[in-house]
Amino acid sequence: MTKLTAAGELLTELVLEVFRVNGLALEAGDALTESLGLSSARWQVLGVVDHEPAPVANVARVMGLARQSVQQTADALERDGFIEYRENPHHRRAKLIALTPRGREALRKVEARQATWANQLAAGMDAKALRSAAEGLRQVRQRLEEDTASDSRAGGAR
Amino acid sequence: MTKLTAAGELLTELVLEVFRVNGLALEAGDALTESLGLSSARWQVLGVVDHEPAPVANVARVMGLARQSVQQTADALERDGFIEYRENPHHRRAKLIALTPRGREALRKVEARQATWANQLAAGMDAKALRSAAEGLRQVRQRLEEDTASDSRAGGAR
DNA sequence: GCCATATTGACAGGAACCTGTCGAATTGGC
DNA sequence: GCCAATTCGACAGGTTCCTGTCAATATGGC
Repeated sequence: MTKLTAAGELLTELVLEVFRVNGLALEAGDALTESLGLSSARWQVLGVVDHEPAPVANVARVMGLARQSVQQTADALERDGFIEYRENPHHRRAKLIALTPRGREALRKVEARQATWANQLAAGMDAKALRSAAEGLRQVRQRLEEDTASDSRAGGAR
Repeated sequence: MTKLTAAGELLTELVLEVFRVNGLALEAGDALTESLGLSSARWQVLGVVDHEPAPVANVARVMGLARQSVQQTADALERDGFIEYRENPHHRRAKLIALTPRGREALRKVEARQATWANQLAAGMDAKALRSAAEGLRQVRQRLEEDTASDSRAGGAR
């Protein structure tokens, strides 16, 4: 029977903590966006195309999601008038996601709310703890990214 | 326009990092469990009832999920023979989720794989960084839990 | 013991992610 | 310039989460 080493135990605990914080943060994001007709997922898409319009596939790569997941979210955003699809000079088929005035306004409001929320929450916290937590997570993420990359090269964990 | 303070900026970055690691960890969990007919969600349910059988609603509270999410997962686990519903001496309606021999065997195999995975991944990492990351996340989680608790008392962010 | 209240599983339906497959458009080797 | 390989959006279908509603069951005040 394979047993966890001390370091393995630490990593396992860290991942469980990540799951809990992820759930709570998503919940907070949905609460922040709900009354504007958005959600955490929609907000993220708007944020990516704020700087400049981009096709669905590009947004998906930036977000680390499947192309089709972003496609669905973007189609919903278009139906609700937050974005529009523009002609792409470099690609006839891959239209660009661009914010409408309504989308831009909603994004600005969400960002203001998020700033208030983050400032309040962070006010009572130790800056050093926040910094080192982010640093540790970056380390974990790099290892995970190498890991999944080598998996896909080798054909998975079967 | 509300702007992010330095601490707010740190918290925001940390949360974004949590999202990325969460996605990668879920992916790794699914890869670990897939060939056994499980998934990250199913694994978690089996893990909770391993120590002792419990009704769906209890499992949901422990996992921080909605009752009905666990209900669906548990029903699927029963269909596939990993768990069975047992009579509950304390409650006629709330039957107990209990591992079948097949479920117990699958859980043991997943845990062995997870140990190998975590040990390998943690081997190259700084133990102090892992510890302080977990500690920082615990701090964030506590603040988030207070926050959502006060939200529900006050009636949300509308 | 009785009855309002809370909790439970069943059922219905929606959101956000996934995968696989398809034809159209683009790109790169030659 | 041609043609194979890649990338793109459309479409179909599945999983895991959510919410809301209902009837059955417990629970607690009195």
